[in-house]
Amino acid sequence: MSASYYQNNDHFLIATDCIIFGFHKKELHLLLTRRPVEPLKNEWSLMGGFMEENESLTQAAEKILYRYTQQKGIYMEQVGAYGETDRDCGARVVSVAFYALVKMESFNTMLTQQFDARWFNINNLPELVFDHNIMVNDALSLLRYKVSSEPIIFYFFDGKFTLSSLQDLYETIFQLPFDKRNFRKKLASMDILDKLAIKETENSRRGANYYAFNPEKYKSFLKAGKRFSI
Amino acid sequence: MSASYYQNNDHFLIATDCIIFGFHKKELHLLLTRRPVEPLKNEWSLMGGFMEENESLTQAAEKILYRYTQQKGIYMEQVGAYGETDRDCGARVVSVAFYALVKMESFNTMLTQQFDARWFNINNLPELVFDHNIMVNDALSLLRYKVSSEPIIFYFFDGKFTLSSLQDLYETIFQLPFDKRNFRKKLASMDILDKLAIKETENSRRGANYYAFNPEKYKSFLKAGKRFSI
DNA sequence: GCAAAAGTGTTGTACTTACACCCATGG
DNA sequence: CCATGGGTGTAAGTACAACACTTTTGC
Repeated sequence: MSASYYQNNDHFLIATDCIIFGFHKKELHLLLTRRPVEPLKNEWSLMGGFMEENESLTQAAEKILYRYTQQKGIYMEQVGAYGETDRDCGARVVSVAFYALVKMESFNTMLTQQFDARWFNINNLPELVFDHNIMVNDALSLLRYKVSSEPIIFYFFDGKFTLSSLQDLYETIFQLPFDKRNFRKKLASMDILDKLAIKETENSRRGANYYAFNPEKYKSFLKAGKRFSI
Repeated sequence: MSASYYQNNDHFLIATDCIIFGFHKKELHLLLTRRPVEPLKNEWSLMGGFMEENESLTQAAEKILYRYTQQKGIYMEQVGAYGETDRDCGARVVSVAFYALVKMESFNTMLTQQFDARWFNINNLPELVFDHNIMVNDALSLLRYKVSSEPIIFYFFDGKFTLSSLQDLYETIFQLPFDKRNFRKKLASMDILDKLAIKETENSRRGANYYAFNPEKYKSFLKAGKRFSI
């Protein structure tokens, strides 16, 4: 009885596709790969793969992320499920999209070669297979909402950042200029960053102070009833 | 080659579960049903069902909605995909949750009997099967975001509403009191409602004016670069 | 005439925006 | 000494929050 209630129904392939964001040279980038199989072989595509019986959706996405980045503990969030009957012209596949924020500076360039992958400027994306362009747009909308209401922006950096680079990152995500003084005022008012004793000297003669996100300060900030907001 | 790329992978049951919200007597309600099959037979559950080969995720959800409400054109939005391996103790099932806003006043009460369904006050929900309580919480978070940034609140009403009932609805969704004058001022400032020539006289001797959402006015409002916000 | 919900403006406060100059340093 | 990006404060305007009384009418 119970078994037939379940098993008399159709079964489907389930894929996870990852929208991998990185920040480099004042621009937001997306990691894409050439699709290795027919149909649409060699077309640009998100990093994806099929879910297996013994793993959760999240684990399936983490598997993909690890395969293409060799990094663990990457920040990741579900975008949504895509289930049009004809979305994948090779078979009936339901795909669940996730976006991920990776530290592009510490990225292994060997991997991009190995997988025929490439970083694209978000403003200059090629046409992608299936509904992947839609997934990217949805991911970007969600990212915009999240980076302005939660302190996830710091996942783009490897522990330290300058205020100018942080501002550049927000500007490229929103495609809008921010006022430098107002931006710094807002960050200072939240008091969730540590000013480090070191400076970044690559981009200016004077040198820019490095900062780091302080999770303890952020906890106190939340306890005081405040909300992150940029 | 291509066929085996797809078909050598695991296949899964996919369900859609619907979080059906309604508004009645100043309270937000949720339509629940007693699960008709083992395991957990007779426990309270969201309205759900399996996706079939020839339908999209959205269509599968619309099918469920229609089955339990007999209404078409219901406002619906995806909440997300739930894919823990043990989330359904009867089988491996990935479920995609959708929330829906229905006009509870025009609801066919025969249907609730037929499906062993019942409306529950959102503040007094029973324990639900599987991860359905989590889905409800996620749906509520999303609903709160959406009703404050898009004019979807009006889907709770059958074309007309009083400003007091609209305020009551926002208050029950956010579980917060709103200031009556500020609330009305905000709505008036957007100029997206029509004041109807009729009054609601059930809840007061004086009678409260009915209003209706005007999509044309809303279009102009958007064109002027403004954004809905409550 | 009174109870019960509908309807209506003003003022202070907090937040957001706009804006321009000096600083430190490497070359 | 100069070119380059780093760093800083104030004033005006806007949006939000707080608040109390009059109106209508069925009973």
